Amino acid sequence: MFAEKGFAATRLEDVARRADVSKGTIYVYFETKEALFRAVAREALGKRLSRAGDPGTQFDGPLSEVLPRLVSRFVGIPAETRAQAIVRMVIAEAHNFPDLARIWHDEVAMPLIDQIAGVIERSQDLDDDPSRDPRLLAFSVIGPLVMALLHRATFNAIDGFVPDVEALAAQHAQILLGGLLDKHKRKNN
Amino acid sequence: MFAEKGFAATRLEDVARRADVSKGTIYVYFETKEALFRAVAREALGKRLSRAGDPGTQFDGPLSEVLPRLVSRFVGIPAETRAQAIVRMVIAEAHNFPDLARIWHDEVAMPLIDQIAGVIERSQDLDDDPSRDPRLLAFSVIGPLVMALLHRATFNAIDGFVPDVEALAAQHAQILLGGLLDKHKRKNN
Amino acid sequence: MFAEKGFAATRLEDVARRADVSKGTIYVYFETKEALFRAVAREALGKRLSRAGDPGTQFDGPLSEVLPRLVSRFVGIPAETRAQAIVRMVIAEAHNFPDLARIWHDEVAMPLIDQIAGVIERSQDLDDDPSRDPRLLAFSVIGPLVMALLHRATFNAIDGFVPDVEALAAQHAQILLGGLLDKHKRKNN
Amino acid sequence: MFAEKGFAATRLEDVARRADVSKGTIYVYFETKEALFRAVAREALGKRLSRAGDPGTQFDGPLSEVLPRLVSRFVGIPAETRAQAIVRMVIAEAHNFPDLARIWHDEVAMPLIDQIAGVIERSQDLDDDPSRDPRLLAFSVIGPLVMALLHRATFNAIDGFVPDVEALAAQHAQILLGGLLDKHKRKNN
DNA sequence: AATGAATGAGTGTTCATTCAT
DNA sequence: CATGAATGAACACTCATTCAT
Repeated sequence: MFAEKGFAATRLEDVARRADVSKGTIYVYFETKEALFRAVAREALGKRLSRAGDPGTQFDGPLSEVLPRLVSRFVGIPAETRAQAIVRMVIAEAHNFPDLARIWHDEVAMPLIDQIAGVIERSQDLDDDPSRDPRLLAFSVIGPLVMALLHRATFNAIDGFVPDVEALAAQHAQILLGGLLDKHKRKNN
Repeated sequence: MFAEKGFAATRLEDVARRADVSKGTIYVYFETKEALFRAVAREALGKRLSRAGDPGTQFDGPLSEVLPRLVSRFVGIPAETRAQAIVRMVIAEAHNFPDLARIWHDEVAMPLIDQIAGVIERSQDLDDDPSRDPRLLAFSVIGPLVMALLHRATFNAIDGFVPDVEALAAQHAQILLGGLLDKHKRKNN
Repeated sequence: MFAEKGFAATRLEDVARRADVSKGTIYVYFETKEALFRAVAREALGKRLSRAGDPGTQFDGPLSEVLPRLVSRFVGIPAETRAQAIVRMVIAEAHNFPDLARIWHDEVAMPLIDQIAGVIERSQDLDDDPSRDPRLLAFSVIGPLVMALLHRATFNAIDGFVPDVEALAAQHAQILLGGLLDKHKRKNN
Repeated sequence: MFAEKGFAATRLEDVARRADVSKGTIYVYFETKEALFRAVAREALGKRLSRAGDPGTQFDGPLSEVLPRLVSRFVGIPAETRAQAIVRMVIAEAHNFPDLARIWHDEVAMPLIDQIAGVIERSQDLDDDPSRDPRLLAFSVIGPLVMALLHRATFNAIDGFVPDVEALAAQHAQILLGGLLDKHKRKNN
């Protein structure tokens, strides 16, 4: 509910009703509404951690194999509305809860970015252009999918354009491969 | 303030203080807090409209010239914190204010996406791969920049990684160009 | 704890913790918080009864011997913080618990006052001034000591003046003796 | 109401009703219930200050004239229930509000005690017994009247013995005079 | 038009009380 | 008998909203 309506707009009474307990029961387990929110946010986040912090090794290999696998990780996610909502919640409440922003930054966003940057860097068949910032490369890789995810989350309730994330992943991976291997191939030519 | 703290967490008393008027004065001009929010959101959004709805013609030309120009439009934006905050606000409140989502979708998001899709489609030197969805191409083009924008907006308050949007724009445009012109070039080879 | 913090400010959870039982256990023995309070107050009060209701006979004798003994009964009391706190509790809660006020009045306050009044009345060497109310005499006798007791109880927690009750008792008894035997002595002169 | 029912047992809704304002109005003027209580306690106390802190000069003169005047100051007080209730409140809440105890100690209790001690000390016709603590003398002087005041306040609600404070003041002053001037007179004899 | 004092419905929080185990 | 998890009525406190001036 926090993810759906935001922290302030979520009433504990509704939370209690949805949890099928009384309002008082919440306070048996959480000191304040904020404490509950932090716990929820942390837990929701924790479930993401496992995926975001995946050992990069399983992604090592030629870029042409690794890249599609990287982007396709986002394909399954939009199916579960939960993840969309959590990302939205973090974006919405980051300013009001800087410590949560910190955790999300340190334990979700940056690990994900660095993992992708690492995978690409380790990829052997890539021409090493030292001018390229590997972290910005990560933005190039997952940015479109993140944007699509947020597009869905934002316009969920209304009738509008719904990007086909699977198609996007395939198409984007292909373009990226072309771009990243571009010079390399031309060199070989 | 709505953009910074969200609708619910923004108190009219604070708004009044910042506007150097009394709380009562707000009600001289706006029926309710929600009416004020809608007005603010619409106006903030309206300022974006002009740019987003730009006639695509000025972007026509060879992709190698047009693409860098498209992505570089995002370079100036993060400088003004306002735009970041507005995007964040829309994402945060879209669920609670579907009509705003509607407006943002119809008058900002889709025009921007379609404009970019159009520019690319009209680009002569692109090999026409009919399997490619032009709208998804737009995601590929601006997704990384949108993601960088949101990264900044979200982790604004904390000390963390700050993507260099200008470098990202340049680098991403180059990669995209490579990818999009890939087959074409090889054909020419 | 009731004596320290008052009825309303005392939480049963704290009582339970201090008694090393669970909150629920209290309700095995007492119907309500009020019932517990009454029981506690009655018992604390009961322990005082024995002394307050002492047969006055043991105090009979010449006033010069009896008076110091009467006031010195208060000397030992302030040592035990409990008694101070109980008096404070009665004063604090008398309004909210009239029945406790009743009991305290009938079984503690008045017996004590009447005992002292009786002792003084029976004292042979006192000139019988019929205009003197014996009960008011009791106030004259123990008032200063009661005040000292309450002074201690009230300003217990802060760093302030602490009356030396023993010195007060001795000094006050001496003054009273002078005053009560005044005419008598002058007569004898 | 705080004086009558204590801090915790006083509901702001009742306070509001008695003040003929809404609950919210209280919060226009006071941050919290505690702030309201402190303000009330301070003000109630402030009204006493003028009397307690009276310049002692007006009481200077022969003890036989000054003493009756000192004790008779308490005669008027019990008539107004307010003062009784305030003293009761202080005794009841001193533990929960140490800072109020501090103020009451510094600005009411001790000034009163020291004033009386000073008056007696300055009194010329008193034999100077250096062994006597002047502050304890103050207890001897006003203790009975304080006790009578509290007796009334405590057993206000029930039907019991009501000390005649006026008679007590007269009688106690007379006894004290006898006791304090005792040796002196005998010397002169 | 602008104010700011007053409002009261709404919400977070407390805590005496219950009861299945 | 003892527990502690659960309760919900009660209460402190907030804040959008009103309105006389």
